[in-house]
Amino acid sequence: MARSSQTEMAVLGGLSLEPMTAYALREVIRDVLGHFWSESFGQIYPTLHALEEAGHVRREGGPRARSSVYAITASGLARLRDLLAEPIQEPQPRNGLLLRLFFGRVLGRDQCRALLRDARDRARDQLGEYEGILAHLTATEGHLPDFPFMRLTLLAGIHQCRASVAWAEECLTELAGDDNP
Amino acid sequence: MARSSQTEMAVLGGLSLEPMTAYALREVIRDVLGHFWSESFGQIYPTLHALEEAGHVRREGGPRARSSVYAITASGLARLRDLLAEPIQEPQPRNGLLLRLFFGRVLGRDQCRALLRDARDRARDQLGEYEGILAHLTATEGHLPDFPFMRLTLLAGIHQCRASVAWAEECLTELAGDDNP
DNA sequence: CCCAACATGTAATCTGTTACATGATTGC
DNA sequence: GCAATCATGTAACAGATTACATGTTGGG
Repeated sequence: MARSSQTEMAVLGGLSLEPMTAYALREVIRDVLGHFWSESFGQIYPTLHALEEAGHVRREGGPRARSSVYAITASGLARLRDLLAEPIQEPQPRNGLLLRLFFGRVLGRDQCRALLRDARDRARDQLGEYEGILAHLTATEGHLPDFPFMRLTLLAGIHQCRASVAWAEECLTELAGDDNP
Repeated sequence: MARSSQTEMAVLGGLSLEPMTAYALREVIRDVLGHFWSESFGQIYPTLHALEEAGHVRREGGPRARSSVYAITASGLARLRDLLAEPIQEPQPRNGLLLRLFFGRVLGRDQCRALLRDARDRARDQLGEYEGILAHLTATEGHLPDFPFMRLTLLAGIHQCRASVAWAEECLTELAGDDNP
């Protein structure tokens, strides 16, 4: 039915927050889930059509209206519960930074250090961003029933960023010295 | 030429460690790079053929031998250096655990706690594994020129695992209480 | 009136995985 | 002799991205 149960999960999940248009759903997935999830544009529309056909979402405003709002149905909520309970599919790891560092002898110490400094700086920036979002969300939406769960995902980002910074610092200390000593 | 420059990088990188057969290369990618990189079987052979045609690897033992050992050439090493210096392609994030937790209100607190305990335990196991590999590698290959760089990737795993454990613990503390309070 | 943002969709393509297919070597 | 491992490859498929294609609405 839907392209993949993964996309289905994200789409139904988004609509479980509140009914919205396909366009708004895409923005929610990009802007709200974006730190740990992504769906490409071309997946969302076909998945919504499939979900509508299966009765898991209801299209409000009719097909001839300029924009249609999708809402999750009772069967859609049940489907979402099933999907969320499915075993987690870990994506194959593909960490370009670690691949480059692993072959650091070929790349050279200087370039490795540059990569590490860059990674550290980006992690630091991201950390600030997460902390800002967390503060903002706590102030504006701290009362919502979904908030405690959204908070967990932000905490994850914060912990991972702190670890990245600490790791990069440690590596930079260890990697001191010349390319050709 | 090669399926993707990413695969090319991993293949040339593997051969930069030492010449080996395609089969051995696959095992190195799976067992040594496995914690941060993956290549599927079906990519390695075509990429090797393309690299051979381009003169970046040399096939030793001839095409009619039962098994052929591939070695990286001077142009291959140059190509690897170029690839390693290319900007890092970050994969689209797809963290199934965080997606499930984000929709934790639908999934239920109990199941969220189960997911977190599981994640914590797996991170702990992995941490032990990384520490074991690091100790072993330090003892047996600590003198190799590639060792300091390999070490960095293990340190990354160790830091990330510790962060995951701490995060999961924090979440479990926060997520105490009943599903329907 | 024009531009940015809203809105919906399709088709081609790329990338990567899995399943299939085959055969040699080596230790038990 | 037989099973496991070493070894090499291809083809079909699945999943996802990108580019294309089109039209509306609202503000400056």
